[in-house]
Amino acid sequence: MPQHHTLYAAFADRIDAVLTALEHEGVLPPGTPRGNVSVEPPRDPAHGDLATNAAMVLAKPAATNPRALAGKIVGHLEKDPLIAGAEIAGPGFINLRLAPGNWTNELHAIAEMGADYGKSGMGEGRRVNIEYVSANPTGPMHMGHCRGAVVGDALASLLEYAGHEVVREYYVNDAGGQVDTLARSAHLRYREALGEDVGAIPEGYYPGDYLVPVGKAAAEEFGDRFQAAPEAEWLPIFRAFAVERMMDMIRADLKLLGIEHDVFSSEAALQAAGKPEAAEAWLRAHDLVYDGVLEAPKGKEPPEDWEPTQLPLFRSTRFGDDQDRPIRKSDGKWTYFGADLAYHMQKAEGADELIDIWGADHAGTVKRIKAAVAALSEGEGKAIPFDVKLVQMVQLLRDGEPAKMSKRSGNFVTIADMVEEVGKDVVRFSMLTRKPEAQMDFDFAKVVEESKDNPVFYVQYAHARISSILRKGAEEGFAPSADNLGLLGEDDMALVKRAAQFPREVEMAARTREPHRIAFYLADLAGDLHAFWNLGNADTQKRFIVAQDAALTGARLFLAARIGQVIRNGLALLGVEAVEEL
RNA sequence: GCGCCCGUAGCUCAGCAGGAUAGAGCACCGGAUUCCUAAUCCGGGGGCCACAGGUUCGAAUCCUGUCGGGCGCACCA
Repeated sequence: MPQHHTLYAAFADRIDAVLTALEHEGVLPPGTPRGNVSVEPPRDPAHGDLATNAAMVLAKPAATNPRALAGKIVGHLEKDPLIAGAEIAGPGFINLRLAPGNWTNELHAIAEMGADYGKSGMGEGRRVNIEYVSANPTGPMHMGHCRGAVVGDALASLLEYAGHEVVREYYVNDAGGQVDTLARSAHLRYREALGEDVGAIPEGYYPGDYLVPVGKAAAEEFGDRFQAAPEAEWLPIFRAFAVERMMDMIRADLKLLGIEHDVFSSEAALQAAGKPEAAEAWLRAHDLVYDGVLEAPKGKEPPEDWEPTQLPLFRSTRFGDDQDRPIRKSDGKWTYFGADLAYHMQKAEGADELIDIWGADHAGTVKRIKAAVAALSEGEGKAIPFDVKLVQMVQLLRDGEPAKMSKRSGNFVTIADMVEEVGKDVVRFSMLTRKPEAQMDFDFAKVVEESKDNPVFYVQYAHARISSILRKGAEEGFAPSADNLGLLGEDDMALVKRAAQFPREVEMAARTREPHRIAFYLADLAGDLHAFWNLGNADTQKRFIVAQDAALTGARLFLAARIGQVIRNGLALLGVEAVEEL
């Protein structure tokens, strides 16, 4: 795996070395903690290429004032040939200007590394299991699933890019009561396919048309064998049959969004393998499961059929939950939580770290599952970092009116509809241009109507322009060349400087697990490209192709190609196409 | 009542492991194209970063509380 010591990390090291030297000189006490020292590009480019707060943070331990300490640090930094200037500003910031060679080197690095530019080793090969989507296999993917799907997928790509070994996993909830409903609904459609008049779909069944083809397929597969048979005879068969069809449909829907999971784990299979029993036995042995009576729900009217029942309860209160949680129902079957607990244990066996992406409507169950993972993994002597990321609800609107999204109603906007109308790239980018923990409105009509203003086109346009200029250059006999990068000026360098931040953005996004940062970064980079492009309107010397200056043109095309590379790398992380033309 | 998330320009949202004068897009106003793709760019107006305290050299960012909005509070999934 390519290891690129990023420009910013390299200078952080150089500053660190200066601090060590100052310790040797007695300016700083030996072993002064440097955790708060930051080295980052300043917000205002007028402040140079890099700024550090080292003098401000370390003034106290050095028993001096920040500006005096800054002077000592600057004294060392000025001797560094890679640093063109170091000055003290404001309360004690040290602003650095980097020698131009740093930037041309970065262009070379992009050229050499290509699609790997921006990759990081920060993950150190740690195995991360990320579970996302996990929609119930009872119908097509609808917009309620979309955000978690896109965010989870982009996060998986991002962590992979940052050096983790990633498994993309989907938990198939094929064991609960809703799957029986699915099976009955499919059986109804099956009878319909055999020519029976079943009338309107009764209450308690899934009414959606998507089950019609399932009924037909069942008719072809089974003939009339189960048409009049008792339910007990066909239910398990129709359950498996329908779930398989639903999963095919869901996989196809996900593929429209460019999403493919590595592993599909079946809840039914998990139960058949006795995993929940094993987990229960272990927890009971450690006094983490006991038989107790569940308290009535607080703060609102208890259900009418509420009565105290003794159930096996997991001691999640020991890990910060509000009450202990049942792992089995009174009929002895597993609760969702009971099975999920075993499922997480299974996932933890093959991973160093777990991430779940859930919809915010499941926020109430986060504590118990975190408690379970903590109990199980700590108990086995290996604490597994476990993160549940909640993506907030998307309020789907149609012309300002809330649109129904319930599978039961059969009236929902599917992902397939959405992708067909606005395209995968718009859907993905829209979901990735806001932080996931904030609610968002998604007006179907508006997105279609305003799609030209969608930032995805802004970024794609920048890439298309670059492709265009490279084509045009080739037509006129110019090729990208690294021979005369010294001819590039300040405006060119502004572009390089932004591009050089890509590896840093990847690391930040990976560390905070926020893929949306990449989307915003790309918009900034595209903006720089467009701005630079327009300089050529007023000043022909600032165009990419300067016909009478082959050396400059070669350098500019080299620059263009590298910016295009960075845009491609970023878009690839988001799962968005980098188009050649718009 | 309790828990989680959110509150930044008229609107949609960035920025938050504390850092310099708080940003972008849309909308509004004014400009730029005989020329590499104007799906672009440049300029302008527009803000008590919900409110009140606290922590410190420094707070939109961290802590506490209040208010407002969303989600959740079955043995459902």
